[in-house]
Amino acid sequence: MIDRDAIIASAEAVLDREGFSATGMDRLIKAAGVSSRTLYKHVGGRAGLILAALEAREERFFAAVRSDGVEELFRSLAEWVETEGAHGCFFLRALGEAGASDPSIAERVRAHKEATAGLIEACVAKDLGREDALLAAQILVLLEGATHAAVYRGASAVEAAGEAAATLLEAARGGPERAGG
Amino acid sequence: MIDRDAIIASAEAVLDREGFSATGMDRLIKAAGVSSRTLYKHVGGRAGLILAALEAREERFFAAVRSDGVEELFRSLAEWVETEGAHGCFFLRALGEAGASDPSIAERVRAHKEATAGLIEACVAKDLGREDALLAAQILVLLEGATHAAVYRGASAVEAAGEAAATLLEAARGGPERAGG
DNA sequence: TGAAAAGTAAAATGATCGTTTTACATGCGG
DNA sequence: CCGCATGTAAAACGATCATTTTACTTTTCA
Repeated sequence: MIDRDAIIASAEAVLDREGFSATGMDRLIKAAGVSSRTLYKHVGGRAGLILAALEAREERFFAAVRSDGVEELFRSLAEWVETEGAHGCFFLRALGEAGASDPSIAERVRAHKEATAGLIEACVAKDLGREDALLAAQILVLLEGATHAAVYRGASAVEAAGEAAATLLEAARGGPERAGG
Repeated sequence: MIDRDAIIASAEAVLDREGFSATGMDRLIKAAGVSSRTLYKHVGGRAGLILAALEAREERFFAAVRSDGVEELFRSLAEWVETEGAHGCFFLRALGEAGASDPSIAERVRAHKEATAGLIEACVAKDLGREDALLAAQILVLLEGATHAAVYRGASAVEAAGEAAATLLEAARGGPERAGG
């Protein structure tokens, strides 16, 4: 009995490394190590495989990053980048390369970005002892920037993002004196 | 006499709006409003057209953003996003969708990211009265993050990035007391 | 004015790609 | 041990796509 999850996991890896539109079915079939007949029987087709790969990535990513603080979040992201490499946000790439023709992909991406925003809000709340939507929005930009700057600057971009986040956090702690009272 | 620049400008717009791999030659030909024969005579082929579109974007982008300060930079970026929309970095998308098979595209992208880093260093130096490579690296992450978060959060992501940059700048001004100094 | 240059429309070409089908092998439960 | 689930290998199919070519018209300018 062939493992559907293994097919999907290999697709997730290849799509991330080589891109969505650049990767044909024959490449995904070869990577899965099964016949085309079997792969189509298990995932339906290209659209189903991509959607399943997005779901697999969602699970794997949220299992890998920590949500118990902003510093911890960026440290775990740096580790992710070092082991997985950086090719830009898997979900935004899916949206741009395959999401135009497939609304269910667009919906997956939207859900991922919403979940990510929630993760960051939780980290900020943990560190600050209160919610801070504006700071969370800024740190979301840092996370998104780290993900994409890491494509050409590697893990050091994630480190820079983590340091920036620490500075913003410090300012938010000591700094209602800066604006508005 | 048909304007080569007009062909390229229309390609830049369509590729940005609809993506590289999702956009076929017939779409680019229709957008240019010329015959396929004429377009091929002017730009050589798909690879030449994409490369020319990248060059056009480089020129247009650096003409649109200000380099006389970090706040000015993010304000002009917000205006860009409001008039042009946000689809992620045009260059990183080109790299992911067309750069694997074309080294000259990869080189263009590298040059763009280098120029962007220089732009940010200049803004930081102007505001700070001195160079600060670490701060510039953090603001680069903010710029990259603004570009990509704007895909799903619009111009407000750029505003958040600008505010974060201002906080980092303030900390860098008042803050050698924070570490090491 | 007349010929070369430059343009259009549309068919043809050849390659690639997602998907299906054909023909056959294997292993497992009743 | 029969029969069906499940698998492989590979050909076939139809669609799409980049590019070229054919046939013809318009523009330009010496």
